[in-house]
Amino acid sequence: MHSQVPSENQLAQQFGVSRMTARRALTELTDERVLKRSQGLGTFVAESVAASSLLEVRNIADEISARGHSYSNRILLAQECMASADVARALEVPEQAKVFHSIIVHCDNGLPIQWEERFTNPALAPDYLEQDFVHTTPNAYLSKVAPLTQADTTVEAIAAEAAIAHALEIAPGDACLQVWRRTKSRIGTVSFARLVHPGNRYRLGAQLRF
Amino acid sequence: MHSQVPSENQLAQQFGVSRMTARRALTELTDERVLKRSQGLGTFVAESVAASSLLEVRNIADEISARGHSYSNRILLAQECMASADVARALEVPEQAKVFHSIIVHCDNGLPIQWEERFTNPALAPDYLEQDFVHTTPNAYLSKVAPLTQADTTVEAIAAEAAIAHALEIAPGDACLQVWRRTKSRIGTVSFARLVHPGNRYRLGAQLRF
DNA sequence: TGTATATTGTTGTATATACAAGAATGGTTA
DNA sequence: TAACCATTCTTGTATATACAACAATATACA
Repeated sequence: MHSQVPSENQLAQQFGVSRMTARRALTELTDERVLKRSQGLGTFVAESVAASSLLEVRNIADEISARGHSYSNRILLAQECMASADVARALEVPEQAKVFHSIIVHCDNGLPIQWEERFTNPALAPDYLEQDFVHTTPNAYLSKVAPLTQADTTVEAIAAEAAIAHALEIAPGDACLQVWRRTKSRIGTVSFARLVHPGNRYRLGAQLRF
Repeated sequence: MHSQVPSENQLAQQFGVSRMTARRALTELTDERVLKRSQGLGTFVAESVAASSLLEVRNIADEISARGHSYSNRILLAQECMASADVARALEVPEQAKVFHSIIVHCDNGLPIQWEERFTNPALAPDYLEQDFVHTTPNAYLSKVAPLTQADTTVEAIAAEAAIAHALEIAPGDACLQVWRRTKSRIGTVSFARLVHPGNRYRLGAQLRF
C-alpha cells in the first residue's frame, strides 16, 4: 500500500515552517527507513520490512521458560545514579544527568546465565525503579513503555572480573560473552544494557537469509 | 587519540563551498560513526574499534582495508581430509567423505585478528585448494563460486586453546570470541567455518531496525 | 490518432544568512 | 588568589533562495 505523504511545500505551509526544515524531517525519517522518496514522484511510507527478527531482542525469562526451564533472578542493585561519560553518550543525555541503574542476575534452573547491568533514561521510562523486577524483567517493562524502533548491539569476549564471576558462579578470568545493547524508541534512546553470559553456558545464534 | 578535524568554516573556505554543505558532510560522517562532534569543542575522528557486522558475511580483508589498515595472512593448512561426524553433519555430506580443510590466520596491521578454520564441500567448490589465499580470501572465492542464500551463525565465548593462542599471539586461556558459521547456496551447504577472534581485539556489531 | 513539446509539481543540491547554545580563554575586579 | 564577565570560536538550528533533475500530465501539431 504505497500511501503518499504530503510534499515538502505542503508540509512547510501546513506547519508554518520553511521547506528546508520540513525537508530535513522527511530526510531523517527516510534514513530511518520509515519513508521512501523518489525524485519527481513524491514521498511514501515505506513497506515495513517483514521484521525477520534475525537477532531479536527477546525477554530472557520467556526464552528460559520456552526451553521448559524454571526462571529466577537476583536483584543486585536498583537505584538512581549519575551518568558517566560513556553512559551519557550512549543514552544521549548530558553527562552527570540522573539515570536509572540496575543490575539483575538471571538464572536458568537456578544456574546464573546472564548478568544484566542496565542504564535507563528516566525521561522515557520514569517508573523504571518502581517495577517489580522479580516478576517483570526490565526488558518487558521497557517494551511496554516505549516500543522499540532500533537496537544497536555489540558482542565481544571478555574475561570475567571479580564481581561478575562471583555473581555468575564462575572463576575470575573465565571467558564470558559480553553484549552491549542500546535500544531506541521513536522519541529517543531508552536504555543501555551490558549483558554478560558465562561462555560455557550460553550461545548467540543468528540465521540470515539473502 | 582524539585528533581534531578542521571546523566547518575552515573546511568551507578550504574547499570553496558554503559552510552548510561542509556541515552536511560532517553530519553524514557523524551518522556513520566516523566522526564525533560536540558543540563548542569541535569535531574529532571517532575511535574505530575493530568491529564487523553479525548480520552480514563480509570479507575480512575488505573490512580491514576499509579501516585503512594493512591486511596480511598466514596460511597454516590447506589440504583434503576426511569429514568428522560434526563436520559431516554441518556440511550435509556422508561421514568420512572427502572435504577441504584450511586454516588461515588473518592479520590487521600485522596483528592476528582471526583464526579461520574452514571445511568446504568439494562438490560445490572443487577448485578451493587451488586458490591463492594470499591474495584471495576463502570468503571471496566462495562468494564468487556459489552465491550465498543463507548463513547460520553461532557466537560464543571460549578460552583460547594452545594452538590458537600461539597463532593469535595471546596467552592460552585468554577469552576469545568464537563464531561458527555455516553458509549455504541454492544448491547445498557450501562451507562450515570456525572463526576465533582475540576478545580484546575484536567486536561484532549488529544494528536492527523494527 | 500518434508524437513531440511545454508545463507543472516533485525531490535533490548548493548557497547565504541569522541567531542560539556550548566551551574555552583572557582579562578585570573584589 | 578566586570569582566573575566579556570575548571568541565552535557546533546546532531555522530560514530563504536559486536552480538542477526527474516524472507525470496537458497541450499543440502533423
